[in-house]
Amino acid sequence: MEPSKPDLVPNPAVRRLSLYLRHLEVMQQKARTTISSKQLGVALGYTDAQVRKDLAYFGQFGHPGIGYRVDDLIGRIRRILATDRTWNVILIGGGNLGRALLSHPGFGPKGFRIVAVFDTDVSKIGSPAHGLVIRPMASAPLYLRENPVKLAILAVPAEVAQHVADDLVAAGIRGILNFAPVALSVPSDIAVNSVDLTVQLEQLSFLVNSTESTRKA
Amino acid sequence: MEPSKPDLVPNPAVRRLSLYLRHLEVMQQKARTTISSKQLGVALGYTDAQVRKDLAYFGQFGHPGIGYRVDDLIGRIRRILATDRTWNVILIGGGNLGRALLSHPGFGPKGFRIVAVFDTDVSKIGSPAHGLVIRPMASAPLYLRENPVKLAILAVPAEVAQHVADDLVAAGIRGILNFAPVALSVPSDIAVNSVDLTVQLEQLSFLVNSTESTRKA
DNA sequence: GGATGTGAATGCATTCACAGCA
DNA sequence: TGCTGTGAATGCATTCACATCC
Repeated sequence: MEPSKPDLVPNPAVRRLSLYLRHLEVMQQKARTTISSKQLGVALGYTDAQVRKDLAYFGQFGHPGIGYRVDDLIGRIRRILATDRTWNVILIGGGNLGRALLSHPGFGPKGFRIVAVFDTDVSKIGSPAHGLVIRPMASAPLYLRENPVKLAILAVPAEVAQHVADDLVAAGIRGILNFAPVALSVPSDIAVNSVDLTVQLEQLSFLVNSTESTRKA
Repeated sequence: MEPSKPDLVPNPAVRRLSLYLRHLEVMQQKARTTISSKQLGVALGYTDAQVRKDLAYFGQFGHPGIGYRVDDLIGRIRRILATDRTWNVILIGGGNLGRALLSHPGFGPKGFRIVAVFDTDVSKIGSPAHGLVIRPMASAPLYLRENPVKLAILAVPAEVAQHVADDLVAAGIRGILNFAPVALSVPSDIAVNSVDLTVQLEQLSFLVNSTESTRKA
């Protein structure tokens, strides 16, 4: 049995784990060997208690009086996030965004490898894209039967996103990173993470507008 | 004085407002005239009480027995999010991601217009990019003095992101959408929204891995 | 009947504060 | 002394439940 699968982990804690890992990797690059919860917190804008509690959900990784050993903590968090292995990922959508994601340099070092690209738009089929060739969406189920992949990135227009998601789930995909501006409906055991770029900008416009108004007061 | 600037709005509520708006715009397209908090909630995966409370933070927009008038609510939320006007945006970074964002069709209809592109990489300067020409980052302060713009999208490597952010803030930028995998440090009256693509995938790998393990049990 | 708006109650997440260890 | 790990306390966000209105 795997060690330490805690009963109840706050969802935000998992998100922060990724950020801790990101900063730890920078510290490792700089040959730092240990780091305290205080230092990690300051670097990312959290309290030291927050950092300790987040980590404590998964085990006892620290050393009183010393802090956390950087190498060790990196390994621990990677195991928790399950990125201590390589995840093959398929990309749906060979448009501008899709191709930008294909050539995104950050995925590889973090353990994610895009192994195939599909598109519903027949005019794109066969085009080369960063070392891969865009395949017809209809061929995805067969591909997934021969090459089991659990993660998919969805970079297609909103109108077809739900339909594509249904097909992916039926073909065995278990997690979807969705860039289409629509709320996908999927079975509860399928993970979905949505990134809507305009929503991000709207949040900023709200915040900037608020501070502007407050300023005059 | 502007009406209804509530004292305390939960941050998550503002995020959901964007999602409500997105769905309302689809409903408007379908010529729906009214919608209830229940229907809106079901479409997005929230409870009806959640929807009503979120909206009630900003005023009384609904009609008992009827629901919310779609056109009206769209206008209200746009005013709240301050997207009832056009926001000019500058883009920093003419790489793959930057150029994909430039050609992103969703921004315009939502009121965001990218008006200039800058890059620190001299080899990119002068290249055409979706109707614009990439300018040297050093020219950004002058540009911003002549064309006041409040929002910036940051699509540069992590190593230069903080430096660029500092320059942008000094030049008057008030909100930053950051795609670099690093926590930006900015004055408290500057809004920052960070999107780290690998963090998104890590969340999925965690979730998928969890459900896989649980399944066998 | 059908829906909103909202105080009260609940449930989560964060922070405090301190015992315990190096 | 310096720092972790953790129960207890606080603070926020969500949900309940109901008075109110069309």
